[in-house]
Amino acid sequence: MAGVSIATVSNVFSGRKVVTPELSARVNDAARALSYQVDRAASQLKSGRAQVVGVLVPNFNDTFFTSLVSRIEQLAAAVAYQVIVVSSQDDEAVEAARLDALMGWRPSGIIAVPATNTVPQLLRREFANLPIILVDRVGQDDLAVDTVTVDNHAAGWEAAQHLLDCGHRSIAIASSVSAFRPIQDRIRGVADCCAARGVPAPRVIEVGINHESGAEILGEWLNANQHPTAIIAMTNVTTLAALSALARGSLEIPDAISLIGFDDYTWMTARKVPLTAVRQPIDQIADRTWARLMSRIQGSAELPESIVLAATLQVRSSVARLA
Amino acid sequence: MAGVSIATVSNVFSGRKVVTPELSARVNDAARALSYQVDRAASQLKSGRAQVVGVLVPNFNDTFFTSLVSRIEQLAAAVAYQVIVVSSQDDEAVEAARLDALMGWRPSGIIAVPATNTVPQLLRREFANLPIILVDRVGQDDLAVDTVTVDNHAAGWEAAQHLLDCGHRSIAIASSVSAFRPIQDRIRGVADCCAARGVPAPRVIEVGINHESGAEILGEWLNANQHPTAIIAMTNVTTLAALSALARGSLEIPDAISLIGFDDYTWMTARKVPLTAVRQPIDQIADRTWARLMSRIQGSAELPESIVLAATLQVRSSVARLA
DNA sequence: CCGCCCGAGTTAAACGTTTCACTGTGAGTT
DNA sequence: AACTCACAGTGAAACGTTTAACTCGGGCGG
Repeated sequence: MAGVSIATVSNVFSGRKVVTPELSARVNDAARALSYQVDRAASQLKSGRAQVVGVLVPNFNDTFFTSLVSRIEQLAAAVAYQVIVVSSQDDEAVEAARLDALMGWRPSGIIAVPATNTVPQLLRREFANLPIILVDRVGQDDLAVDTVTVDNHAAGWEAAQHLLDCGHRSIAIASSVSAFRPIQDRIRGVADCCAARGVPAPRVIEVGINHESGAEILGEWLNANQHPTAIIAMTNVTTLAALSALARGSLEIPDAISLIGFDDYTWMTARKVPLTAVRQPIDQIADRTWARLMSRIQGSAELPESIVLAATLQVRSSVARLA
Repeated sequence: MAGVSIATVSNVFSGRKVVTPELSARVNDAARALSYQVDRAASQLKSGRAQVVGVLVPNFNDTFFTSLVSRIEQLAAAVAYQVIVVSSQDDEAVEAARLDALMGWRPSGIIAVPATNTVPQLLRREFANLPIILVDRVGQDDLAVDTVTVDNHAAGWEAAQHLLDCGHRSIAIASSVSAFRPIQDRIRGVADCCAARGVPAPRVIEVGINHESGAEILGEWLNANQHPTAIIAMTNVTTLAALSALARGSLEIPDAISLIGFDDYTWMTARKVPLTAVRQPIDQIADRTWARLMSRIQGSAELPESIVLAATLQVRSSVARLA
């Protein structure tokens, strides 16, 4: 219809070779008239390049992950990449299956938040062939690949420090699953800070990854034990669980118990007592991850890097200043 | 390596023709040894079938949408479909661009939550060719396409009814953007219920789409006007805005003012006074949407259907019972 | 004026599947 | 015994791009 060869059409849309404005316009007009669109399947099959990155997250319930995905999707769209998001539902078997399906796309790269500390076998096998960036839940031994994490130890330390500065000496930690590396690090951060200041070690209560059951577990624990003067929650779901448990036990924040939340969302400020919380720099995590992935895709052969970003404490009103 | 033809390999993996267990096993063994995987691009190119459905949502910040996506992704994976999620970032231009990119995948179907009342042109053009289900933000009801929505009028009515039953006669509505069809319907529902019971019409305050500025607008309105005894929020952001405004004005819920929120998020129960709220049946929305899409993909030629699901009022403690 | 080069466009061969039409083989039927 | 049929497997032609190798002219230096 435009009176040109197939190759010219390809050149117009891919921009690989210069086409005179005249022809280019004719091709575009024809394309519009026929609502023609480059077929990704054919394009990908022939070129081997996919313009696709796979993103694996443990679930869509934690706002941390959805925010991450949201940002990555934006960054990708800006450079005409498509994102394929899969969720492992916090299950290693599902993770393997989804990852397998993901590989069928022949993605240019993968951004993965593993469901557990152990990197999926499927992914480990691809380390050499495929740009892969591990985010957040990264175990100790993953030095063969780029990682982006938050300095969880410092985050825990900072939260504890604030509490100690406010005179608290009896601290409890509401942990989700202490086996996860980031959680471990946060707990160690709190513990190390307490130790450095000669304060008794914090008690750790594991409440799981579900808000409802977490609230119950924590509530029971509060009933059965002497109350600490402050609680540090290790994730945003545990923050919610702590909030629920305290509300049900009619324990005022911060008068009865102080609370430091993890992650920083709008609902935390929409309360009579806005929450003091540890904010993870989600956008920055996404940005650094994306930048690293792109440079790998473009062939960078640098040694694997462990990017560690700083979390910051947002001081608001949920921590009491003790005499 | 398995000593069979390419066609047989295809048959083994697609299951379109029977292959003797003997050969099938040999093919599978070889595949494992070579870590062979069917190339989606080639498969799709040749067959024209994509085993992909596109999902368009306005954003990833609203749990309503992420929950929807999460559920759809699960349903899809169960039948070996892949989901490609794109976000319009509540912007019509972005929406058009993302939709365009989506079409390049030649998806088998599309599930879309439009960013505005107007169905994207790109989508409208495909109504005849491609199974499309519109969800939630659906404008006019004369569309030639399947829709899945919540009965927003009834949802508004039910919220109002609960307030009236509790003795409230002075109701304000915190609306986001009254131009959106679902918001309109909710407001009408409240107004119609009030009218039916001979109660003064509710006042509507538009607080916009942003939590912070919404809280300010609502706070100023509360300062300048005689307080209603109850507020119904029309979206989750307005719920948050109302919560912030009331907290800043030191207006206790429900003693000073009662509040009904919209959408049912976990944080709504994690408070001293858990929020009474209108819950949309997200899983059911996803299930019905998926079922409808699958039947369309399988060639159902029924007339377009408007599936309307019921929202339910979750009565908790944020509405005062007046004398 | 000749030869060369360069840029713009075209030709045609892949890419890795799916699928239609085909071959052979063995069982069932007359 | 001859025929038919079902069944399992194979051969080979697409699918719609990308891309290397090519053609064709016009401009330029010698």
